[in-house]
This record gives sequence, C-alpha cells and structure tokens, in this order.
Amino acid sequence: MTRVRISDVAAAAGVSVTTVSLVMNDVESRIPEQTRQRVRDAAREVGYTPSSVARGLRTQKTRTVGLISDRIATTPFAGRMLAGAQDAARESGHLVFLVDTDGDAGIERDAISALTAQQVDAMIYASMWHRVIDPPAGLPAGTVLLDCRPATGGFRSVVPDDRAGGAAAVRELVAAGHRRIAYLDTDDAPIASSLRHEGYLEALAEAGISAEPALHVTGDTSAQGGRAAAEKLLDLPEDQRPTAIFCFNDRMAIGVYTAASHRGLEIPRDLSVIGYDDQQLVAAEQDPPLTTIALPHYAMGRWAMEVALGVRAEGDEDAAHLMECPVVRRDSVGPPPAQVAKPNRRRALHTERLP
Amino acid sequence: MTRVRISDVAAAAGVSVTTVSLVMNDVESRIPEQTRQRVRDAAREVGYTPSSVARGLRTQKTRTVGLISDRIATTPFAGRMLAGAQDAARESGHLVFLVDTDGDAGIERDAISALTAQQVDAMIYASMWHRVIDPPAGLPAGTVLLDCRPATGGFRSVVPDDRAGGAAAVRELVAAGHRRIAYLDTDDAPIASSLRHEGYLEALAEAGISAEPALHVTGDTSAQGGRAAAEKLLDLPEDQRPTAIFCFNDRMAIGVYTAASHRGLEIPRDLSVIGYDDQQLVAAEQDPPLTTIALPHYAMGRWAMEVALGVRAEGDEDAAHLMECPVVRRDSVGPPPAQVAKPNRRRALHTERLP
DNA sequence: CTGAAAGCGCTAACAA
DNA sequence: TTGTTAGCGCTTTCAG
Repeated sequence: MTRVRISDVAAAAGVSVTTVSLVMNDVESRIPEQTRQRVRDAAREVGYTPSSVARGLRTQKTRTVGLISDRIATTPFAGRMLAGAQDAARESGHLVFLVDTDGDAGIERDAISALTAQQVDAMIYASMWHRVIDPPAGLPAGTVLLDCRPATGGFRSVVPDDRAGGAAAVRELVAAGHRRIAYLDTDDAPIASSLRHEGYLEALAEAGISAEPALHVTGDTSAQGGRAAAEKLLDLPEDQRPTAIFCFNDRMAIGVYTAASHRGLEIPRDLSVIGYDDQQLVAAEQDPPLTTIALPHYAMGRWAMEVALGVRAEGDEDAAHLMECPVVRRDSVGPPPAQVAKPNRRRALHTERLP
Repeated sequence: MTRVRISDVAAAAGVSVTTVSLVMNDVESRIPEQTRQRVRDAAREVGYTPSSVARGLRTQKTRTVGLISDRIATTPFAGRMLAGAQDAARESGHLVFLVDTDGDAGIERDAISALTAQQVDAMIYASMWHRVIDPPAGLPAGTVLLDCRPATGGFRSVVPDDRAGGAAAVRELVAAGHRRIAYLDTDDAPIASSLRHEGYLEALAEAGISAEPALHVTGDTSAQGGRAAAEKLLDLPEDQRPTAIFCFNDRMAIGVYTAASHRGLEIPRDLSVIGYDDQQLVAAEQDPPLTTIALPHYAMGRWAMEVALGVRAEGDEDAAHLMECPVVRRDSVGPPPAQVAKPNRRRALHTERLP
C-alpha cells in the first residue's frame, strides 16, 4: 500500500505533473476547464491526497501552528481560548499542534525545538491565567502571547482588561443602588487581583464613594477561601456591613453563598454578589445563578491566532492588547435591603418611574 | 535569514552530511567519539535545527499524531483525556495535532483529510462523553476511538467501565449500611446511563436488596434536573424514602444537595449521596465534599495514545477496552439515619467496637 | 497551453 | 570509518 503520488494522477489523466499541480492548487486559470475536469476526475479515481509534507518542504510553508501552553487544555477554565485559536486557524487553513507543558521548563524547551523543527508557520504561547511572564528562551520572534504578557516586552500579547472588568462589576452594583460594596480579593496576588482592585477603586471614586479598608478582605481562591473571607465581612456591625460583595472569582463567590446561607441571608434580597470569570458549570449553576464578569477567552484565543497568522495586522509589538470583559447578568444582584438603605429609597425610585 | 542545513554543519565540522546525519540520529556507534563531539559542537555553533519536514518526506514517518474530537478541548469535563494522550505522545517523541470539530461533520471530514495529508503516524478519534458512534468515513484503519465505541466494530476503542462503576457506587452505600438506595438517573439515555443502571441493579441483587421502581427516578443532567428528581424521592413517605441516592452525575448530585438543604436534611447525617464523574470544581468544592465515582479520563487518553502509537500492543481490534472507574471517597456518604434503620443500630455498632 | 527539470533538506544504500 | 548520491513528493521556473 504505497502512497498515491501526483505522478500517478498525471499518468491517469494523460498530462504532466505540472498540470496536475496547477489544477490541484487552483492556479493558472489558462488551463482549459476540460483538462481541469479530467485531472480532477483522475485524482478522485486513483484516490490522491497531496502530501503536505512534500509541499511543506518545497514551499517552506507548512500551514501548521504551534500552541504551547501550561495546562490550558486540562483547566476547565480556559478551554475556550483553544476553541477561539482553533477556529481562527481552521478558517485560514492551518492545523494546530498543541503542547501542554504542565508548567515544566524542560518540556517547554523540548516543545519549542520540536515545533521549530516542524517549521510551524506561527507560534502561540498561552498561559492558563493572566500573568506577567519571562518568555522562555528560544521562543521564535513573532510568537504571540495569550493570556500573559512579557515582563520585558518583545512579543505581542493579549490579556483580559481586568481593570475595566473590576470597574464594570462595581458600576453594576452602584447602579443597583449599593454604596457599601466590598471587594473580596485573593491573597495570592496575581496581576488580575491588583488590576481588578484598581478598577474597584476607580468605580467607587467615580460614584463618590470612599473606599473603606474594612471592606477589602482577602482569602485563597477557593470556595473555602471565599467563605472565610466572607465571614469577616458579615461579622461587621450591621451598619458597616456591605450590602454587596464583588468577588475576585466565581469560586470565591460560591463561598460567599455558603456563608450567607448559614446566616440565613438570602441572595440577592439581603446581599448582592458578583463574581468574575463566568466559569462554566460554576457561575450559571448556582442558586441563584451568579451575576459575574466574563473572561473573554474565546475572543482572546481567536485574536492571538489571527495576529500570529498575520490575518489581523497588529502594529505595536510591545503593547498588550486588552480584551473587554463583559458583564453577565444573572440573578445575584438586586437593590440593597430596605432597612439598610434609606428607608424609603425604593418607593422613591418607584415613584420616579411612574408617569 | 535562510535556514541552517545539515550541509552547513558538515562544512563547519569538516565532515560529510552522512556523518552529521549519523551523529544527530545517534546511530552508527562506530563513529569515534571525537568526531561525534566535533559534529555536535559545529551543529551548536551554526545553530542547526534539523527539519522534521525533510526528514518526514524522506522516512515517511512524521512523528506526529492527529487527535480529532468533538469539543473535548472546550469541555471542562474531559480535558484530562488530552493530558493523558499528550503525555504518552511526548514520551515517545510525537507531537499532536488537535482538531476540535465542535460536532460538525464537515469540519470532521476536512480534519481527516488534512491530517491524512500531513501523514500523521497515528490517529485518535475522541468523544467528550461515552457514546456509541458511527465512525466517520475516511477514518484511517488503526485509528483508536477514545471514550466512544464503534457501533459496528472495526476500530479499537477505550471507554469507562460504567457498569462496574455503578455497581461500585452502590456497594459503597451498602457497605455504609444502606438498604433503600435510589438511582437518580438521566432521561437523556446515553449509554452510560443504562450501564450504570445495570451496575446498580447488579450490586443491589448481590446485597439481596430488591430493586424498588419508585427509587429509580430521572431528570435532565443539570443541577436543576437533579433537584427536581430528588424532590420526587424526598416526597415519598418516610418509610419508603431512600436513605442514600446514587446520582448519574455530580451536577445532578448538587441538585440533590439543594433539595436536601431546602428540607433541612443534612448530608450525610440524614441522607447519603454519591455522584459520578468526579468533575473538577464541582465534586470536591461542595459542602460536604462529594463522594463520587471518577471517570478515568487521563488513563483512557494515555491508553488510546499508547495503542495508536503501537507502544502498547493490543490484540483484539473489535473489543472495547474497559477502564475502571475508581471510587473517590469524600464526605457525603455515612450510615443511614438511626430512626430509619433499626433504632439502636448505631449504638450497637458502637458497642461492638469497644474492646 | 503544457512539459521537463531543478531543487526543498534529509536519510540510507552503496562505494571508497 | 566516511563520502557520494539517489530519491522522498511536491512546486515552480523556464522552454517549448
């Protein structure tokens, strides 16, 4: 079972290999339709599949892309980055090599050389969460960084706009009438944490609310951590207790749900909660479904691939591209409880709306 | 910036290309260490990276594998299959092309030809959940099916042993002392559903418990579906109500948690619950953490890759390989409540244990 | 409009 | 022990 070659097609069609090549690649329209048809028929008859390997050697273009990532494929979290990248690659006729390094520098190094040896046309280096990194040595120029940015520049990159996302979360709460808004932060201090905090402060200032240190608590990024941090907030005296909590992520928000339910607090009646990430199977499945800020994973993946492949022109090599994080409105945000807000605020609002 | 070729290394080292090739591929040990070293140094100096494309053309072996899947990369669920497959591929020096078809037959067809054109050494066709499928036309012989099995045979495949998993879940409950065990099933009727049901019946029979039709309820596979189905179970008269519920999956088990908590039932004191899937970020993060049956995704992915690459010999082309689903013990299973079981069972047990 | 032929960079049979 | 050389299957220039 030896491979069917282009010369077999040529022989079957009674033409030269040049003609077959020209027809198969839809080039040289001056070849008459009759010949083209004959060639195509012959190709089908003998079961010809062109060899990308031979073509790659000849053209020095493989139509393949390398995507190196630390765990992205196995994190429930970020799979949609892959989907975005894949879709963009497919649309322009490229196949993607995926290498998950699991954070191992040795594997990473090997992956870079293997991919270079394969002569991939482009390369993407992805992180499973927004970070600032030192790009590994040997990363080819032109590589696009996905969900991470280089500490020292030199590569194009795309990351979520966490600052704007934090601000959007707080504005959402302010719009619902809240004034005592807590930020339930992580103490792991990833870049996203400080960015979202900045956005929080910005939106607070914008609304003329002064930031209360007691309303900025931290915990680890799990549901347990969120619960523990929430306890601190709910332990505050009634008149200092937040009426809304903006959480660093959805998992911590679940912890807030637990803490609230243990105190008989109902969401959103007694407490509004907003998360971050819009994590599949977490945010939407809560009771009530969690309002949150979505990480635009699909769009980032697509952007990275388009830039890497040159489908999308991107001038500045050093500035990170910021991708908007949209608000996903579900049912965990409502107006602040009446007894905590000004007593007749709600009625007043209601009256205003009447014609 | 033209590519550094093997002939450049040969020139730099003052040897022939043959020698370089022999050294780079660690073959022909009869070349003296001194020459080898000289060649290696020269290669490093001129910055030589062998071209896998040229090598692939010459040897007709590309050291690449194609992995086609419907959504596996974007499902939080099954990412670990990828990790297992990747790890096995890397260990034997292969790179993997990942194509996510999103269930689209056209994309699937294109992927198969593109991968064939790339002359991949092996191919894996993966499903995101255990199914019986009609393998797409054109799938090369030798392709290994992952988490799905062919309706008509013809391909090797690996799937979880759902029947044994269902039985294991029930045995776990029986061992804790339960006799009234419900199966909270899905009405979507995937193959896994009936297999787990068989296991459930088998383990019940084994324990001499007769299957109670009222204890087999169904719902959709979401938390909402689980909750609705659980209500039916909890609405049963006290003496018919199950003391333990085996759920089709972890998400439905969450619904059981919700239903129980709304009735003031505490898990596992008043009700034991066991799930299936051991889904990341759902099973472990519940309160209490959910005991469940794990889907051996990593092991299946690894098995598929090893068989596809011939690292692991596998004789029978037609029988699906069944992978064990281990019990993951956490805190949602306990003994049945005392007032439902024989009144002094617990004390009796306790007494027995005293010296 | 079509064909002959020269490589792309490598491996491996054969020669020296 | 090392070198020469013929392809692997394709694209593409140049001739006809």
